[in-house]
Amino acid sequence: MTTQDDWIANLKAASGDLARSSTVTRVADLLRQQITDGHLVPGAALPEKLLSEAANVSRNTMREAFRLLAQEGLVVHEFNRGVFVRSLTLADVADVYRVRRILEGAGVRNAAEAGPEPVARVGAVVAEGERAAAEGRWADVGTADIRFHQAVAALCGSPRVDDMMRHLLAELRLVFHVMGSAERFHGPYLPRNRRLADLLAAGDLTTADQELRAYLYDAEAQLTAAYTAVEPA
Amino acid sequence: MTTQDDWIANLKAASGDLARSSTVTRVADLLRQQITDGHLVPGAALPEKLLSEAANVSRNTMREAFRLLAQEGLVVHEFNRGVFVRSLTLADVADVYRVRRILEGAGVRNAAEAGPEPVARVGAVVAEGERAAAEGRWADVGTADIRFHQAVAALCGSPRVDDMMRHLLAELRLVFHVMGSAERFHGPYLPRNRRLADLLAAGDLTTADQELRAYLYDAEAQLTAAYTAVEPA
DNA sequence: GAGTAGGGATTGTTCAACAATCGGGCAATA
DNA sequence: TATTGCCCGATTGTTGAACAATCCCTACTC
Repeated sequence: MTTQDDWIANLKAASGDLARSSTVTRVADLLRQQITDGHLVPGAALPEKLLSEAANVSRNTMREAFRLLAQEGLVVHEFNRGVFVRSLTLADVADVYRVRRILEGAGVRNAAEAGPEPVARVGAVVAEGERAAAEGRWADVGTADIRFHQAVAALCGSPRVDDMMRHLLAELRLVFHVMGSAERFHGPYLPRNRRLADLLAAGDLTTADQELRAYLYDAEAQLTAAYTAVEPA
Repeated sequence: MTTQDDWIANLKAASGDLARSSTVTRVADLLRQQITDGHLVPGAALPEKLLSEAANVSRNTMREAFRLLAQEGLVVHEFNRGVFVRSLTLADVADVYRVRRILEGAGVRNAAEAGPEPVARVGAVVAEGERAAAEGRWADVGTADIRFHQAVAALCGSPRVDDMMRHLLAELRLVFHVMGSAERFHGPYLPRNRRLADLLAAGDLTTADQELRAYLYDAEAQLTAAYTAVEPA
């Protein structure tokens, strides 16, 4: 019975991907890729006619895709003016880190109630980052760093918090690409990730909470400094 | 020069309201009103043809309005099946309160850094609720209760947190209307709002934090009990 | 009663058209 | 020169119709 249920569960999980067709979704995926990869710089205009013809879809379909991306905060829609790649102000960066301190802090303080598996996941992600660093795969170090913070927030055990973190980190990626070589930015934080994971595994949540706070304040300061150098406004 | 800059600043603030037209926005406002007022029960289907003809707009326009409402979590869009008024599960209710504890708790703990004005706003909203209760305006008591919690979360000083709270409370409104007489639900919490506001004004944030936690757990329990009685699934 | 083939209704997507608006250039004026 | 007013091309906002794809219900078969 368990094996049979597993078949069903697997099918159910796969069916989500199958039914997920929808041209709008696919177009949105394409644009999202272009944006998060940094091929579309913040502030760039996205003319509907040009893009719809390039993607071989109708203008209306492209418009619906725009709505999806606007929902995710990757683009902004200005009435009668068009759609533009989102450009974060310094106030935005400060606010993102403010919310990150709240959500990741809540995750750390909830680590005991969250149980052992989510805590283990945090450690696993750090190990993955260390492995990538040892092998010089700097891009993977960056994604591991992002996944680390997602794993910390996931300690809240809340789907909505997971959603919010995904959005916040997507917004930050907009900033990362403005300053060159995003990889070098994540590297120095690996030891601190390790220390946090160890503190969590040991159950010393008070120290972990303080550590994380300082961590995020430092990261914000560094990012802000690098960002002001490029984006004066 | 300062006065001249003030003129400009005022114009700039007002200009946002002027350009805010857009048929899509207006249609979305209409539907949002119908949903939050409870005229559209959760789970109800929203056929595009019917609604677009009723609102005298094109089907495409109605679709874009749907995307906006889906972004706010008021409706869900199922591929090839249509749009339905969002129906919250018990797990959703639990998660909403989980996040509320995180955000409102962060607000309370941040009250000192937030400064006096946001704290004063919390007290003002409570006073407004008490006035409404004294005059028997129960509907206003409900809205004052909601605004109270928004004011508490606003102590974070974060636009993004404000956004999240607005979304969470909008989701909760979907639940309120399922159980009859939402007014009676908010009334008993007025004294606790008052106590919390006083604790905040006095600067006793530790007690306020504990109080708020217990508060939200109680509210969740009561709402969950009332909700299971109506919505077994 | 369970499974299965219609068939009507709804959604997904496209296309073409027109009104409304924006942005830039150009000329007129002081 | 700087400002104002105006025009024009380009882009967006919105509409209506059309067709394919899909879902859901019903009637039919065994």
